[in-house]
Amino acid sequence: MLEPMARKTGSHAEQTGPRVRTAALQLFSKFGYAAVSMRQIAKEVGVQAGALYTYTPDKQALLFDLMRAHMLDLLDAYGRVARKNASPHQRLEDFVRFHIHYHIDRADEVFISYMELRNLTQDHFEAIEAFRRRYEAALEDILRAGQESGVFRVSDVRVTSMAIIAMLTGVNTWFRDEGRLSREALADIYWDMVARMISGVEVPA
Amino acid sequence: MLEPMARKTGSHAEQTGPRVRTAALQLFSKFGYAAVSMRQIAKEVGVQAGALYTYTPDKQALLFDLMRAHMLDLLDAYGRVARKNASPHQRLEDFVRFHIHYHIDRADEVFISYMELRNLTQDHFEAIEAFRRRYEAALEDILRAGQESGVFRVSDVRVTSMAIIAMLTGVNTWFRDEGRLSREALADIYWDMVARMISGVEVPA
DNA sequence: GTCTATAATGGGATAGAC
DNA sequence: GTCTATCCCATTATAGAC
Repeated sequence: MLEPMARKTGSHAEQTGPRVRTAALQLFSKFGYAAVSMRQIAKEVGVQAGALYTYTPDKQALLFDLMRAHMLDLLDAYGRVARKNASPHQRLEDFVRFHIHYHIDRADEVFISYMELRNLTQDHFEAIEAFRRRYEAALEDILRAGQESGVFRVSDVRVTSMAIIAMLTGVNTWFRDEGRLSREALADIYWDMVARMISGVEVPA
Repeated sequence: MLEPMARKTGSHAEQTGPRVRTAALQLFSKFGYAAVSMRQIAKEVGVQAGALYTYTPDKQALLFDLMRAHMLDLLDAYGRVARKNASPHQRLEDFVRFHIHYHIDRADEVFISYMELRNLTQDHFEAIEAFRRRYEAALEDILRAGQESGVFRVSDVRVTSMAIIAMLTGVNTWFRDEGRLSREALADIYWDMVARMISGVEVPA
């Protein structure tokens, strides 16, 4: 160690890269991509604005990387949870519980991935949308399997899958860990609602 | 009419005010509040940027007015549809169909009212949130009435109302009039799902 | 009511020293 | 890898002429 230890400047490559991403994630989520300046991100990280360009070619790439990483993580995490050979009922319950827990823990990433789509360039937008469709398709597969085996009664697989994802993701707008409900109680309630929604039991008019 | 008719400048007070609001609405919805400049709005209206300040004290007030007008319209429109003395089942069906139709027709307003909350000042934010809570409370009242009279079986009124609103509003992200489903077919599907979700019928595990 | 011009500030991104 | 300094351009909002 020939360099002074208390220096304010110097090389911190392995630390600074992730810190830039974390700062951008939090700031974009809180104020919106367009409202956040590179100078703000730099200040949060503790470097000068020019130094950010060591880690990203530009602001747009920073946004895309965050959204892409989120979608890849989501697909990967679900892939490790999904049990393709289980019953449709079990697979759906797994999906519901996975979605709620995964999304609650990643409020910033989820928020950005829904809110900042319009700030992506065309190519980037299409890439993110493709990832999202893969996730939606996973749910549609489960609904179709249940429908075909007669355990679910779903009037429209596509609409039902969009309804389920919207209602589950909506949890992020109001749920707080300090609130009245535990995560487990929350997931139980949502699973009960989803199970009824797709049940084969006839409902009296 | 003493003034020339083809003039580029002059007074158009009654026309320009609404045009400013319409342009702001569309641009904020498409690109986001922070990403839209007063110059862009002015260009869309066909005036110079300075002229906008005849109609709004600043950009923030323009956003707030749009969101406030949307919430007031929503509460007013629902108030005219709601039948307080009908059965909970009927009132819920009315709510579901009203929400879907009303929101599909106002995609820009709905988008802004959900996306731009963070760009409001504290006072403005609280005002909008109060309107939103009134709308949510209307749905909660219906669910509570059905629960108490035994026709609904709802495990948590608050969670169920948030789930229903999220799933209904989610329609706006994907529904297109040129698509596979008519609005009526869409509303039928959603009402079917909601009716099952809150039904008193036991679902087999 | 709208224009032109401008004040005051801040934006993204780059160059070159260290 | 980070800094300082800077380019160039856009921003919101206002002043004063018409």
